[in-house]
Amino acid sequence: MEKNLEILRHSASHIMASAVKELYPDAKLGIGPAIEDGFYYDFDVEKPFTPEDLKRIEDKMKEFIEKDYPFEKIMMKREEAKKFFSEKNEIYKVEILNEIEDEEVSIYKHNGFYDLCRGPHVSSTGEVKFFKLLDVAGAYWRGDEKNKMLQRIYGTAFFTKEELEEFLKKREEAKKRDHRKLGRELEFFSIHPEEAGPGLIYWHPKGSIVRSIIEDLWKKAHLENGYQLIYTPHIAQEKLYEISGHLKNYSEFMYSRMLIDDVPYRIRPMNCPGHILIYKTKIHSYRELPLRYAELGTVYRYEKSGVLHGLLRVRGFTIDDAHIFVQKENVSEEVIRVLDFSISILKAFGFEDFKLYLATRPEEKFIGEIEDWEKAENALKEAIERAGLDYEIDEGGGAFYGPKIDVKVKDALGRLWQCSTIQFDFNLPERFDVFFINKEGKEERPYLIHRAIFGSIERFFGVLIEHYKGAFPFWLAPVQVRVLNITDDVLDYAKNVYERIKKSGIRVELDSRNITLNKKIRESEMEKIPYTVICGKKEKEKGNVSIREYGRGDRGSISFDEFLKRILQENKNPTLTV
RNA sequence: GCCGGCGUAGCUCAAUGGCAGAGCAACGGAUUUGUAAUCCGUAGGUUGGAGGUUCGAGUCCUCUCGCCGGCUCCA
Repeated sequence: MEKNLEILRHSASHIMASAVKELYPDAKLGIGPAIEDGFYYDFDVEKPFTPEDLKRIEDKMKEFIEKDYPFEKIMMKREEAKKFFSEKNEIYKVEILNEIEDEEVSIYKHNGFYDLCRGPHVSSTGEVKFFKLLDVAGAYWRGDEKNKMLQRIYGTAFFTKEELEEFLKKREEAKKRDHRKLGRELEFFSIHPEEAGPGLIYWHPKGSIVRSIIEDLWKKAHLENGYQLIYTPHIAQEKLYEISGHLKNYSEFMYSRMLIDDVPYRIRPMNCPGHILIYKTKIHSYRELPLRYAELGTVYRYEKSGVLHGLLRVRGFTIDDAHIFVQKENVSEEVIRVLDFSISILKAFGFEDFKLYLATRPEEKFIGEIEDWEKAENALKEAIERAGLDYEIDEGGGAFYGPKIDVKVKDALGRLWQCSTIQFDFNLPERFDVFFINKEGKEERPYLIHRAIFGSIERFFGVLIEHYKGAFPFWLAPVQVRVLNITDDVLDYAKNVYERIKKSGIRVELDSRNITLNKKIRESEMEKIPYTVICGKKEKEKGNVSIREYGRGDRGSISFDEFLKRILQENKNPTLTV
């Protein structure tokens, strides 16, 4: 974010806090920073704020802005500041002060409102002209669920009215793209929380056809890139997860045991142990490495009810998984290869921008030696750097068995979505005693790379829906062409056109209902079908079809053969760069 | 899981504590139409679920399930 905008928003958060203190004097202050889309301030209040309160606070803010109070910076000795905020009963400010090491701290003041703050601020409240309070939400003090929950008010501020309006418009736009709404309207999928359980996806025919196109492309790309496809079962005896360490380190996400012939089984939360079992069925030579097993593996994980979200966060999902057994000295090279492969596939689906994150060892809940972790983290880092990609460090964000690289894609609205993940693992090979025979004829331990490109098919589909607003490119669209007849007189011709398109392998539908042309067009357009083909008397006479392209309206009349040639050309899958 | 908001027909939404309604969709009929909604009719509901208050509950209270916005977490 631009520095000045950050200052403006931070100032807005102070004005909001002062308004809250005026209206609710007992509210204790938490923190109130500027964030990417605006700002927030946390308050400890007896009663949570209501939307009506928000309006009152906003009005009070406007009043303060009108009065144009100057912001003043006051320097205070830390101990003095502690005393100052203790007397005001601002316990959270005191807590922050206890952790500040500087001898002197700055405090910003306007209209009798004092806040511990590094600053800087705009010179007076009157500079914050275009703002809006957006939402109230609970938020744990310091983001820790063990702490008290405070009430957070979100808002945003801009320098101009136009920018504010554009921001609000973009929010509306995002709502229209919501994959949950589009998923229902376009009959892609449904969720049946009451009857079947929350977080479980039912793929309807329209969604399923898109999924199968995605999966077909994925399979073909993997076979061409040195992977072997496998299938493994969805349940396994508990002892498999004892060996893998999931039971110890991942049980909070695993569903409870079921007994089969008195033997405890679990439904799988990950696919890795199964892949390792296949690897271990024979002795492998270093010549076979890197050995790459890929599976569209469906897993089930317990996710807390409050985090479930459409297709993006679910309880049962299919990972486009692969496990690569690789010699230590080839790890970096293999990671680069995987990164290139991932990005090439994501690009095929129309994503251009990516952001990489290197996630390091978690504070608690990790297995293996710290030294190995550091080595692995360096190997991943080297791979990213050698591939020439920008990245950020996600401190403590690794899986329990190793560090990872996450790839997020940027969608049409500039939002980031987590897709690919490349995870480094030196623990499972140890636990399962995985080895290969090296050049010297000795047993050697390989490293294991877990990786997914889409992440989960469900999530990726959700991201695709939002990216394309449900209007998929021709090759991905569930229905690619809809043929409309204008009257029953030309139904035979329309049927003929439909049959010939269908025979060529294009996904086509015929709308022969006896309703107005306008109505048929409207429906075809609302279903976001790429081509609507209209057959009337004029077309029949010439062997033509009239074409409507989704979102572009009437594109005129061309011969059927020409149209067929065109859509067959357009139907080819995008080519991969790897 | 936590905080707040919300659950009425397939969808979008009405209904002061007093007869559960509309539009779209569905179904039936008329209409044979040239680039985004033809007209008429029919049917559709234990108001998420269970208790309670009341002469009377969609509306008020309690519990519960679920959804939405956040927090925490995450493929």
